[in-house]
Amino acid sequence: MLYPDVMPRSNRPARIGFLLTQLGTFAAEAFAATTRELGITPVEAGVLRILGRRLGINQRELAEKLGTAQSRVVALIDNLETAGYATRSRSTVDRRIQLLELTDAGRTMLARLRNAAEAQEAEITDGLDTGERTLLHQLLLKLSSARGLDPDVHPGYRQLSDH
Amino acid sequence: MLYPDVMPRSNRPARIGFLLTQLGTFAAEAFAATTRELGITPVEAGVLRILGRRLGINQRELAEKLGTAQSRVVALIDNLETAGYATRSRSTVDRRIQLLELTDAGRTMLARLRNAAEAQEAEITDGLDTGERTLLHQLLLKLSSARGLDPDVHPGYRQLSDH
DNA sequence: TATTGTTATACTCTATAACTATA
DNA sequence: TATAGTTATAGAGTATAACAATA
Repeated sequence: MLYPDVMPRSNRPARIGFLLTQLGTFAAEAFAATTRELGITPVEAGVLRILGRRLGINQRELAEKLGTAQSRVVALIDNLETAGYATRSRSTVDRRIQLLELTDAGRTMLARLRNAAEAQEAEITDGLDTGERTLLHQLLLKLSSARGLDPDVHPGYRQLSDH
Repeated sequence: MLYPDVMPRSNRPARIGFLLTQLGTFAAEAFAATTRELGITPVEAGVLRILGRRLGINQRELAEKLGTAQSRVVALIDNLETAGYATRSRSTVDRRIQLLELTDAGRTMLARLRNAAEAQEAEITDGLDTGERTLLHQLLLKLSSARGLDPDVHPGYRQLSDH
């Protein structure tokens, strides 16, 4: 055991789980500030990313990927369509299906988001030197892959209170 | 620049910010599952932790520490009081102030939460060897302290955004 | 009858503002 | 007049269920 009973619990250093939650929230908030400046929400940014990677996805598939209800996807796509970033089009093969695509403006926004997120890396890892950053990156990648987490859609979308 | 334009953006490895958000969500979810089993929410667990460390804190101070409105603290303490984990008592010095304390049951719950969270460390860091865990722990501590994050305040299970 | 998408509705979480009781 | 706490209310976000169109 790392911290024997002799050491008061209140003085024990924060655990890895705690630190990951804390720093994850910090990173998420920083990203949210960025998307806010660009006029969209983090969730919408996530949808744009998925649309950019999976061409011709439909709303049911998107809902499944996000782990959310189809009714929520309706509202999400409504917003992105109104903003001019995405389009719906009925499949000619099966007219129940709405095929989703990015517009040119959507692709531009996606590129902006990626640039902003990349620029934010420095801010988030400020306080670490280059070697430490590389090391941290490798450890987090290892952990993420060991957990089987999907680099395409991350679990920030899942409803925590439902479990 | 780490990833030159030659490399397609879609193939670039996930950034540290993304990984922190992803793993932070995973850790928060695991913790939420634990608190659910114990019959409380992650936010309430966070309040118990603060009450356990700062004796005689009042509601305004707690609101400030949580970064939330005083009105929300009212509801939070209502629940913890009903559950028998915390008590309010008017200060005799200034009768506007409600002094908050843990009950014995509250301290017992706090101990249960700490044990459960400690047991969860292994689950969260599965895939890393002992040396890697120590290294990761140190890097995260350094980052958290560089960000000025409060080691007492767990961000709860707020919805984390996507990167 | 089953599936895709939509609408209607309700519930949870949270913040803002008005209010009370003390100072 | 200012402060600590409370209550009232509203808004955002999300889920469930009923419904429409299509298969």
